[in-house]
Amino acid sequence: MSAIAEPNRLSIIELLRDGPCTVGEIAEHLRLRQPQVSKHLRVLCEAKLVEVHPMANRRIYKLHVQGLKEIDSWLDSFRHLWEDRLDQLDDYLKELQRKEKGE
Amino acid sequence: MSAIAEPNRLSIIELLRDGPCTVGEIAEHLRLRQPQVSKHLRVLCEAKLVEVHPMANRRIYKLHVQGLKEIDSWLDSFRHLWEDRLDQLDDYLKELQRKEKGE
DNA sequence: TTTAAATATTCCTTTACAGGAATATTCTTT
DNA sequence: AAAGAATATTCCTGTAAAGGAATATTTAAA
Repeated sequence: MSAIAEPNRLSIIELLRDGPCTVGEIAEHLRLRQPQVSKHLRVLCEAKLVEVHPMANRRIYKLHVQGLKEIDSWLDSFRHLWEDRLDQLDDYLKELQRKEKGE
Repeated sequence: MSAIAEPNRLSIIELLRDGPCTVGEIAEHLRLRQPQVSKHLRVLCEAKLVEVHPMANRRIYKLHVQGLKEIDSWLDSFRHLWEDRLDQLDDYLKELQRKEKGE
C-alpha cells in the first residue's frame, strides 16, 4: 500500500491506466527526470502493481491487474459498511453502558 | 492515501472495521502505546478515514465511510482493466510500430 | 566496432515522519 | 476543590526514503 502513497507513483499508476508506457514517455508526461521515474517504477514493480515488458531498447511498463485486484478485495471487507445501513455507534454505546452497569 | 500506508494505521482501520473503539481499546488490541495511537488517529482523522465522537471522558473513533468510499471510487476507474479482457500491450506495440514507420 | 539512445544504478544530501518520554488537557469522581 | 482517568500534545532523536547528479548497462544504429 505504501507504494501508491507517494504522489508521483500515484500519478504513474493513473497515467498507466490509459495504457502502457515506456519510461521516457512517463518522464515526459509527468515532467519528472528519468532516473526518478526508474526508481519509482522499481518500487511499483516490487509491489506487484506494475509489470515490465522489455522491448528492444526500451522497457514498456503496464499495470499489473493482480495487484490492483488485491486492493479491491481488501476494500471488499469494508463494503458492508455503506451497503448495510447499520449504525455501529449506537450499538457500541449500548454495549458500553451494559459494561459500566456490570461493574 | 499515505494515511493507510503506515502499517499501524492500517491495523487501526482494520480493527475499526469490526466496530467503534476508544483510544485505550485500540492501544490495547494493537499493543501500542497510547500517545502513538492518538497521533495515528489524528492523521486518520485529517485524512477523513476516521471520525471522533467525544463521549464524556473518552473519545470513540469509528470509520468514516465517506473516505473509504472515495478510495473505492478511485478504484472504479481501474475496474475495466480486469472486466474487459482487452490486451493493452498488443495495442501499444502496434501503435509503436506505426509511429516508427512514420519517422 | 564505435557511437548514440534508453534505462538502471549508485552515491550523496536533505527532509519527513514514526517512536519514546514527558507533559498538558479535559472530564469524572470523591 | 482535589485526585485520578482518558486522551492529546510537545520535544527530541533516529531512520527511511525521495530527489539530484553522475555513472553504468544494454541495445540499436551507423
